[in-house]
Parts: sequence; C-alpha cells; structure tokens
Amino acid sequence: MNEKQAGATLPKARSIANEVRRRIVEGEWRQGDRIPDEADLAIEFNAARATVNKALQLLADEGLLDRRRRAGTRVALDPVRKATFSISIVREQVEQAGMTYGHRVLAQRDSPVPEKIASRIGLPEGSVLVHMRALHYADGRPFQLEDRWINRRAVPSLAKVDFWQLNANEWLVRNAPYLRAELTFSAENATRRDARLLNIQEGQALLVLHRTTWNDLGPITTVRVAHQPGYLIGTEKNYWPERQGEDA
Amino acid sequence: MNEKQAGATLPKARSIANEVRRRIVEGEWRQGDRIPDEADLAIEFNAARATVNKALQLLADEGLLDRRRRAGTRVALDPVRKATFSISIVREQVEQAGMTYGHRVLAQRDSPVPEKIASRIGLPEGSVLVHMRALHYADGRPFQLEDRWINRRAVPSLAKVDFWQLNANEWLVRNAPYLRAELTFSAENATRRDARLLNIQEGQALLVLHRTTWNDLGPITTVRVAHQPGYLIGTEKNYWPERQGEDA
DNA sequence: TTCCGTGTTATGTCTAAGCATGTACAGGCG
DNA sequence: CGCCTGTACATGCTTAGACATAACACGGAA
Repeated sequence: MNEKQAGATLPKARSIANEVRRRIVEGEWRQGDRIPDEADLAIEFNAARATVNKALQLLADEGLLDRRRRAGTRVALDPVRKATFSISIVREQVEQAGMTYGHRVLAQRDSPVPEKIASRIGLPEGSVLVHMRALHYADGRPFQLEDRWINRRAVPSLAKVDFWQLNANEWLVRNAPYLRAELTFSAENATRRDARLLNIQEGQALLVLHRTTWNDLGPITTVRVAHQPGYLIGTEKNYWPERQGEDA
Repeated sequence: MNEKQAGATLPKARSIANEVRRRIVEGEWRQGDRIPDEADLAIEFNAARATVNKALQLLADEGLLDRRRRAGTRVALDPVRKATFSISIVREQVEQAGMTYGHRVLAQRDSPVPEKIASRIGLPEGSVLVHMRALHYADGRPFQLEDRWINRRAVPSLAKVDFWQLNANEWLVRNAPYLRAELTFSAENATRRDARLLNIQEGQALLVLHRTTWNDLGPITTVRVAHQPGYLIGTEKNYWPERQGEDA
C-alpha cells in the first residue's frame, strides 16, 4: 500500500534502499558481511552521502542492517523482525469490513482498582477509577468485549463526560493523546461472562489485547479487549472468522 | 530503551519532536489543529528546515501528525496507533528470560501441501514442500510448538540441509532473508495433539502466531507457532506465564 | 605480556540552499 | 452557478559541506 505505482519515480533514497535490499536477499551480500561505506555507495549510486545515509537508516530500522559508528554497516546476523500493526478504532475495523457498527455500554461506575490492574498501570491499589464495560457489534453480532478503567485525573476535560452515552474508546483516542502506550496480545479461555456477552461457548479461545496509555499526568486508561473467537490480527490486515453461508 | 540517558544531548530533531509531542499531549495544539509550518518552526527552534522536517516526519510516522503538501501539518484527528513488536528467534526469547533453551525435531518429511496452506502462501495445491514439526523448550519445559512448511525452491542452498539436526527457525532467519513477511496473531483452543506435546490440557487457549515469508523466488516458509498458555507478546517485552513457587 | 592513550575512520547529525511536486484556492469562463 | 485552470505555497527530497562522536587499531609504557 505504501509502494508507489510502477512508473512513478521513486525517491532516490528509497530506490537505493531497494537495491541494497535486493543485494541482501539475493545473497550478493550475506549475513554478517560488511557492506561498502556510505561514501562509496554515494559514488556508486551517484547520490549525496546524506541520501545514502537515509536509505541505510531505513534498512536499519527494518532490522536488515546493523550500523555502528566507525565499525561500519553490516548485514544483520539475524534480521530482527519488527512487526508493526496499525490498531484503528473499533468502529473503523468494523466499517472497513463493510459491516455496520454498533456499541452498547454494559456497566459504568466508579470503583477502586484491584491490585492486579493497579500494578499494571502504576497507581496505588484502591485508587478510584471509572470502570466500564462495553460491547462492540458488527452487523448486530457481538464482536469485541471491552473492559476498561479510566483515570479521570489524567484527563481533566473528562471530569464530566458521561460514559453511558459515549464510545469511550473513540472519545479517548480523539481527546486524550498519550505519551506512552503498552500493548500485549494473549490468548484466554472465555470466562462464563465473556461467553454470555459474546454469545459463544465458555472456554473458547479468545484473542485478548491489553492496552494501557499514559500521558504526563499519569496513566490514562487501561483496557482489556476480548475478540470474537477466530478473529486474527495481522500485519497486513485483520481477518474475520468464517461465517456459514455468508460473505464477508 | 531507545531514549537517551538524562544529560546526554538529544539529537536536535528528536528534541524538537519531543517538544511538539508535548504541546500536543498537553493540549496546547489540539486534534485537528494546523500547526505552524516548517519554516516558522525552524525559526522558533533555531534549526534548519530539514531538521524540523525530520522531526515532523518522525511524529507523522508515529501517527500523531497528518501532513499534506500545501495543506500543511495538522495534529491527527485520531492518532493511529502503530504497535511494533520485535520478534526475535525463539532461543533468544528463552535466553533473555534467563532460562536454558532446548529444541527437538518431532517430524520432518516431504509432503504435498494441503489446500489451506497452499492458498495462504500462493503455491498450487499439492506442491511438495518440507513439512516439519518441532518443539522448543525453556528450562526443559515445552514452550513453543512449531509446525512449519518450507519451500526448498525458494532457497537453493537449502537443498541438502538436514532439518533433523537443525533449528529451522534459526537457519532460515540467518540464511534466507526475505522481501516480504506476513504475520498474524490469533487464539486457538489446544487440539489434542497440541495438548500432548505442550504438556497441557486439551482446549486451553493458545496464542498462535502465523508467519509466512517470501523472497524473489517465491514463498520461503510458513509456520504456525503455538505458545505455552499464558504467554503474552507485548510491545515492550514479552511475559511468561506465572509459575508456582519459582521466580522468573 | 597487558593496559592505556591517541589517531583514524565510518556513521550521526546538522545546515543552507535549491528544485520538485501535490494541492488548495482564486479567478475566469461558460 | 458550476466547472475548469493557473498559480502560489507547504511539504518532499536532494545536495555539498561541515563538525560530532563512537570505536577500532596501533603503539608505547608499565
């Protein structure tokens, strides 16, 4: 999606990067080999050193190259794979799949945080946060179950927001930029409650995403998102569970 | 881990980025606002425009800014979060957690690919690939179950490699750089076989990672990796399941 | 032999300048 | 009033040159 169309002129740095990548993939330069230095490549590609630098930085960010001052640039011994996922808001996920989105708040009240959550977000146990649960629907089917704690103190403008009406996810994303985020994936067996709400069988494997965000005032929110069984999160796109007799 | 130590001088571009990020997070510039153009910021920060450009590109890559020619730079309406995970080879995962690594090949033979796999990697059904299964151990406990298909044709040097002896994962990572990779996470209930091999109960929720890689000759390998129950994959680090009476 | 300084060197970063490119906007034409 | 088009402008990208900085390598001192 990020590649230019054939025929359009690629930025020079990018095309240099592509050429270097090709040489690596085709084995011309092998893992661990030192590659020519920026100055030499600049001559070879008829570019300024800064441009070559940019190209090599790109590849280093991809994990394909290992660069160290004075030591030179070499092909990474084990090309560390960095997988990047773009996490969009739920509604977009649903709508991009061509379904209609729905949202329902199940519960919302102020409550002291349990120890487990408190330690994850770095607040003293027993701090009172907003606790809410909501369901997100795709074409009327429950799709995501969200269990969220919100720290009013990190977002002053949030003091009077009514989360019964609101999609907390979207409100926060749009109104409370964060400085730091932590995100984990795991798999959990659906609890009885998960099963009831998502309309599935107890014990089914759920892909669970935990996300916590912080700004300069402290933790903003932490959320556990349980996906419908069969949902895949991928680097390229996400995949919906198969449905019988229907089309995605 | 990527922040410089306090006291060390931050690259100018990075410190400009930080300042801009601060203004956004603290609400000085709000979502959707147009921010001053590069030339103005260059004056304000006493830097060259190229430096400001680099800083803003950084933030645009993070998804915090939205930049368009002529239209200017504005704070993104919904700061798209890109989560990046660094996927290292299994042995490193285990050793970084301070455990000893072990590896055992369970099966390996040439076999025609089933339709499901074939369509995923883009080879005709029935193509004959190497099919292998292996277990990875941490401190003697089964930790990861790997089910892999390897396309000898994409990696000529692989023709005579004996996968009974070898850690396929590492061999491929080190010897077969790829051009494109696709990666998905999902959750699956442990099959009877998963359960037996991982020494767990059938039906337990497993975090499953599918990875497929391609080079210029075609698909290299596709693999299903099932993790021990309770394992978390995160943006910052990965988390091991709790163990009773022991310390990680 | 080992250890420590010091010079060399490749990358890291910045600057000033300029051309390229896409698009928002205004103004003209039907 | 709507559509088209030209132009100005903000970002995109490159260059040449310079200085900073980490780290290898070598030589001399202990």
